Amino acid sequence: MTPAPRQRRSAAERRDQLIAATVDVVAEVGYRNASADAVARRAGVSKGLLWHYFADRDELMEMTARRILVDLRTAVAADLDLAAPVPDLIRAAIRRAAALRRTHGAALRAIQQIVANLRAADGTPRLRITDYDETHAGQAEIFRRGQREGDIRAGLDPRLLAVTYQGAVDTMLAYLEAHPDADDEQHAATVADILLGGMGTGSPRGPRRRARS
Amino acid sequence: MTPAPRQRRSAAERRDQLIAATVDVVAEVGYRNASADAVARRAGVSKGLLWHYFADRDELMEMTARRILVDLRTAVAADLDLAAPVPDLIRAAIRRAAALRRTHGAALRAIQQIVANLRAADGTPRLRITDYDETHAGQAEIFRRGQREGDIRAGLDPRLLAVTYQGAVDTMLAYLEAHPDADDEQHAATVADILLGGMGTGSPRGPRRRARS
Amino acid sequence: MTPAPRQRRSAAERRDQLIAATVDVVAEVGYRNASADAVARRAGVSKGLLWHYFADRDELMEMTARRILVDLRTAVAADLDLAAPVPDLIRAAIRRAAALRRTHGAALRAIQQIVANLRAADGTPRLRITDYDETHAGQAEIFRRGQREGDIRAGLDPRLLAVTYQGAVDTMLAYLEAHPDADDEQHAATVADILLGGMGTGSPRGPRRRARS
Amino acid sequence: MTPAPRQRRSAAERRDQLIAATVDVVAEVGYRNASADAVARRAGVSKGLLWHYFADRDELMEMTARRILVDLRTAVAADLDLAAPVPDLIRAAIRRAAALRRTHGAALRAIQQIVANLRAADGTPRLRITDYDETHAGQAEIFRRGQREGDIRAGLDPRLLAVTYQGAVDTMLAYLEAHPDADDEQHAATVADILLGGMGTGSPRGPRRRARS
DNA sequence: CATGAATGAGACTTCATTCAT
DNA sequence: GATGAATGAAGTCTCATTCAT
Repeated sequence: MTPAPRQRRSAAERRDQLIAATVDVVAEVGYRNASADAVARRAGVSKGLLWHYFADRDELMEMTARRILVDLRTAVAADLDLAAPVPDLIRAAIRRAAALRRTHGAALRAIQQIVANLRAADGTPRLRITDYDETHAGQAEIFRRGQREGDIRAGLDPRLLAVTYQGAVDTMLAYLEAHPDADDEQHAATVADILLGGMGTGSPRGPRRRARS
Repeated sequence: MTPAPRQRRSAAERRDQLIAATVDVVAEVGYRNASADAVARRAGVSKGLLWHYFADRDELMEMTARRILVDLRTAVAADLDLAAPVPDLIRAAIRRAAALRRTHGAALRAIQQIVANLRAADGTPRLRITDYDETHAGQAEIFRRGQREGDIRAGLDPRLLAVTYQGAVDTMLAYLEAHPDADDEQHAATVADILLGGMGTGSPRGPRRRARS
Repeated sequence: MTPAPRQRRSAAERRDQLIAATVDVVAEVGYRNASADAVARRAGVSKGLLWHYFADRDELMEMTARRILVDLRTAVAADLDLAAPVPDLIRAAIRRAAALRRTHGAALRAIQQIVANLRAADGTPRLRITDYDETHAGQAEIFRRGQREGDIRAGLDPRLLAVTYQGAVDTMLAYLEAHPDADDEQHAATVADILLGGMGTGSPRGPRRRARS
Repeated sequence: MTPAPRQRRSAAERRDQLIAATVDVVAEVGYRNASADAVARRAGVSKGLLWHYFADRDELMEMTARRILVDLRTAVAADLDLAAPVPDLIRAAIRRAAALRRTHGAALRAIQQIVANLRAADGTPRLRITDYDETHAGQAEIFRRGQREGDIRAGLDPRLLAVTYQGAVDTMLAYLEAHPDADDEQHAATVADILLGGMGTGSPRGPRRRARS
C-alpha cells in the first residue's frame, strides 16, 4: 500500500483539473450529489486539496459555472462572422449551439445544474441575474443592428428578442440533451426558421427556403 | 402554550396540505434547503406525520411536481377554446401562461427546482422525460391540426414545433420570474408574434398586427 | 447487535445529562479535546442528539459554564449565615470553597477550561467579563458592610477587595487541584488569616488566633 | 511580486522569531485558533520551516511558554534588591508585576492560554506542576527569610505563603488585563497592603501607611 | 393517528504534518 | 536550508428516517 507519489502541479493546472472534475461529476450525478469528496476522488486528488484552491463548495461551483460559460461562449463564437447579416449570424449561432451537445455535453448539463442550485445564504439564487443579463445585452445589440439593416422587424423590443432567442437555444439544448437520438442539425434549422421567420421582415434574408437535402 | 389540538383529517386533505407546504418551501428556499423539517413546520404538522403519507423525501417531491403540473395545465387550459383556430389558441395559451406568474409564482419556482434536482439513486434525472414528453405529444397534436387547417406551415415537424413552443413559454416564465417589473402582457404578445410568425403560412391568421396601445 | 432501545426523556433531563457529561469530559481531557463526539459518547447518547438541544458546541460550553457557576455558588452559599460579621462570613466561605475540591472537583476543572477558552467569533473571550464582574459586585457589597461595621479597614476599595478575595480563592482551588494531598482545611485557614489580617482593623474579630490543633 | 528573498538565519534566531510570532498569535486569537499556519504567516516564514525547528505544535507551545516564563521572571527581577527586607521586596515585586501589563501584555495573555491548554496525549495538563512548583519553591525561600528576620509572621507555612502570593499576583494581572482602565499602581499597592498586612508581624515594616498622593 | 425525541450516515471544512521541488 | 503543495484524520453540524410514547 505505498501511497502514490505526490504530484506537484501549478496552481492553474490544479484549478483546471479540479474544475474539470467538477464539471464531470455535476453532469453525472447532479448538483446535489456532487459532494466535494466525489469531486476530489474524480480528480484523483486528496479531499483536502480542494480547500487549498477553493474557499468552499460554493466557490468551487461558482467558478466552475463561470468557466463553463466562458468555454461555451468561446465555442459558439469561434469562426462566427459577427459582421454577417444578422439572420445569417443567428442561424449559424444556433447551429453551432446545437453542436455543443456533442462537444460540450457535460458542460451543458453541469451549468444547468449549477445555475439552478447555487444560492446565497439567504436562499436567493446567486448566478443568472448578473451573468445572464450581460449575455442578453450583447445579443440585444445584435438584434438592434438587424433592425437597422432591415433584416429584423422594427417594433420588436431587442431585449425581448434576445431573451426569446436565448431561451429557444437553451430549450433546444435541453431537448437534445434528453433525446440523444434526435437530429441536431435538423432541430437547429427548424428553430432558426421559426425564430427568423417570426422576427424577420419577410425580405429575402428571412427564413431560408430549405435547400438542405 | 396549549399545543394545537390534534387535527384528524382525511388522508387526501393531509396530502394536499403537505404538498402545498412543499410548494411554498421549495419556492422560497430552493430544493436543497427544503428539508422535511421545514416542510412539516410550514404545514403546521409534526415531522413524523410526513412519513405517514410519503415514503421518503423523493416521493414527496415527485408528487408535488406532479400536482403542480396538473395545476398549471388546468390553469392554462381553463376557458381556453380548444377548437379555436390554432394561432388564436396558441396566442391565448401564451397569454395565459404569462399570467401564471401572478397566480402561480410559487408553483413555477418550485417545479423548476424539483425538475432540476429530483434524481434516481444512480444520479440520473427522474422526471422530465416521462412527463414532459406527454405534454409535448398533446401540443404536437394541436400543431398538426393547425397544419391541416392551413394555419401552420406544412413541412415543420409538429413535435419539434411543440418543443419549441413549450420552450419559449418556459423561457418567458423564467424571464418574467427574474424580472418582476417586466410587462407580461407585452412579453406574451411578442413571443406569440415571433412564434406564430415563424410557424405560420403568412395567411391573415398569422402574426397579429399590433392593435394594442 | 440489536440496538439498545431508545430512551425517551424530557428536555430538561437530557439537557442535564448532556451538561453533566460535558463537565466530566472537559474536566478530564480539557476544552480542546472535549469533542462533541466524546461528550455524546460519555452521555451514552447519539452524536446527533446533542444538536437537538444545543445549537452548537459553543452554546453547549457556555450553558455548561453557567450551570457550573450556579452550582458552585449554591454549594458555597449553602448554610452560610450572610448576616454574620464579615470576617466570620469570609472565613466560612473560604473554608467551604476549599471543600469544593472534594465535592465539585470536575466542575472546578471544567469551568476553568471553559472560561479560558470560550471565545466569540472575533477571538475575544466570551465569558468572564459579564459574569465575573457580577460576582465581584456582590462580594464588594459584603466588604462594604464590613467597613461600615468596623471589621474591614476603611480606605480600601471594596471592589478591589472583592477581586483580591476571589482571586485568592481561585488560586487556592487551583493549587489544591494540582496537589491532591494538600490539606485543604489548613490551606483555607491560612488564606483566611492572610486575607483577613490584611483587610482587618486589628480588632478582636481580625485574624483568628489559631485555636485549631 | 518578487518573493521575499530567502533569509538564512541561525537556528537560534529562527527559533526566537517563531516563538515571538507564537506569543503574538496566541495572545490575539487564543490557543485554539493559533494554528501553525497563522504562526508561520505572522513570522513571515513558510509553514514547512516551522517543523525544522519544532517537532510538533505541542513542542512549539511548550517552548514558547518556557520562554515567556523566563522573560517575565527576568522582567520582574530586574533591579530588584533581593537582599532588601522581605516586605519591601514583596511590595516592589508586586508593583513590577503590575507594570508587566504595559510591557508584556501579549506574553501574559499567551502564557495563560498555553498553560490552560497544553496537554499530554492522555489529556492531563502538561505544564504548571513542574514549572510553577519551582517558582513557588524560590518564593517560599524568600518568605522563610522574612520569618527569620521577623518581618513575616512565624507559624505560616512558607510554601503556602508563596502560593497565595503568586496567586494574588496572577489574579491581579488577570483583572488588570480584563480592565484596561484600572490603575495598576493603586491596585498593586492595595494588594501589597493586604498581603503584607496579613502576613506581617505588625512591626513597623508591615503594611505601609499610604504615603502616595 | 400523531408527536417529536432519537439515531446515524454523511456532508463540509480545518489543520497538523509530510514531502517533492 | 526553505517552500508551499499535498495528504488525511478528525471535528462540527445537517438531515432523512425511525420509533417509543
